[in-house]
Amino acid sequence: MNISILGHALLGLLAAHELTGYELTQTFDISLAHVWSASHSQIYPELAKLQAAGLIRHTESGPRGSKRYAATEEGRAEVRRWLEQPPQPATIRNERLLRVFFLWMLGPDDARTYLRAEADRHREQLAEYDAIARQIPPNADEPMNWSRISLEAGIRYERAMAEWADWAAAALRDADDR
Amino acid sequence: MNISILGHALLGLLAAHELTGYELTQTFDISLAHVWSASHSQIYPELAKLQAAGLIRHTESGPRGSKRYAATEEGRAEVRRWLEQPPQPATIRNERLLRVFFLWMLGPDDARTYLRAEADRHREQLAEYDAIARQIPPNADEPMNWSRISLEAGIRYERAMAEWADWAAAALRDADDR
DNA sequence: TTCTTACATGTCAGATTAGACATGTCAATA
DNA sequence: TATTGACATGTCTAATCTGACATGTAAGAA
Repeated sequence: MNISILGHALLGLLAAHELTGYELTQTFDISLAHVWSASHSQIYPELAKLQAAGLIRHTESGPRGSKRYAATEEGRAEVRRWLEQPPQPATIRNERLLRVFFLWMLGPDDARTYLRAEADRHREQLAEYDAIARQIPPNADEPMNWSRISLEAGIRYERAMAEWADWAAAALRDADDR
Repeated sequence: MNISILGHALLGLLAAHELTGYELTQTFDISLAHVWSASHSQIYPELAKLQAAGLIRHTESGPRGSKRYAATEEGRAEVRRWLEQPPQPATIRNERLLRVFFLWMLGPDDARTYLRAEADRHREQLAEYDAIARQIPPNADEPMNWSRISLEAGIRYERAMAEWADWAAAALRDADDR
């Protein structure tokens, strides 16, 4: 019985609060959207697997057939085990950056347009993250503080990428002038 | 017939140079490793699909049964079409950052250890990118210049993430002191 | 009362992907 | 001459993942 990354994510969320499958789905759509994506069609079967493995347990049933789950002690131990072992080399898939390798196939004007659009997209995301950061109270609970720390990574990422895209567009203009 | 991102990547590479499946595999392992990953078991069937669609053509056969391919004019047009349309929202999967959401489950010392290891990993990657950047000649050809621009994104990303991890470890120490 | 919308859980088919399995060639070294 | 390692292309199975399909509930508005 080996647990996927999604399984560990569910376990980690259920270690902080008791949640339903629906609430977990929302968490992936909102808080975790910029680090891991999962749809309800993956989440429900994974919850069944985790329950069968004794890592989570069904605590209460609510309206509309909703089922609330909590991590068991074994489930928490599994998360800690995951956090303590070094991360495996991950497969990287960044379409937006991949495209940049092939921008030489467009004319300089179209390439610059692409880079400027990239800069804008990164700045928009940065603005969204900033807005979320401002909503987090200073004396939040432990899990919330760690979301703030993760969010800071997103903020710095978007800022760095917006600056990179600006730099690249400028570098292209300079090369074009010469 | 719709072309996957991998298909577009192969098309883009074959628009710059004629390459064999083996050479394409190496390109994904080395130059493209930090933006898109693909193994030979994906690449060979995808080449067959692209050839069937008339987007690449087989140019010459070499030793050991190697087959060299080039992008056709339709193939190049397909890459441009891809570059000109806005990127679809991508599914993000960042295990290393996902883990940070759950570091509250470790003690402060272990959490700090994780963040320091992250900072080290990012600095190691940064050093590798810097070494590659130093090897790129100043007057390289167009595709090479665009690899340099993409590489710069990697450099800035690793630098930003290393600084973030340092910041997070320090923030944790301060919180711990109080 | 009817309608709409959000809530809530599930399954299924098809595509993508990773990793193993399979086979054979060529060059250099021992 | 035998062996090793890099070169080179392919297939197959199992796991993961996306998007569609399916079904029903509860609350609030019209």
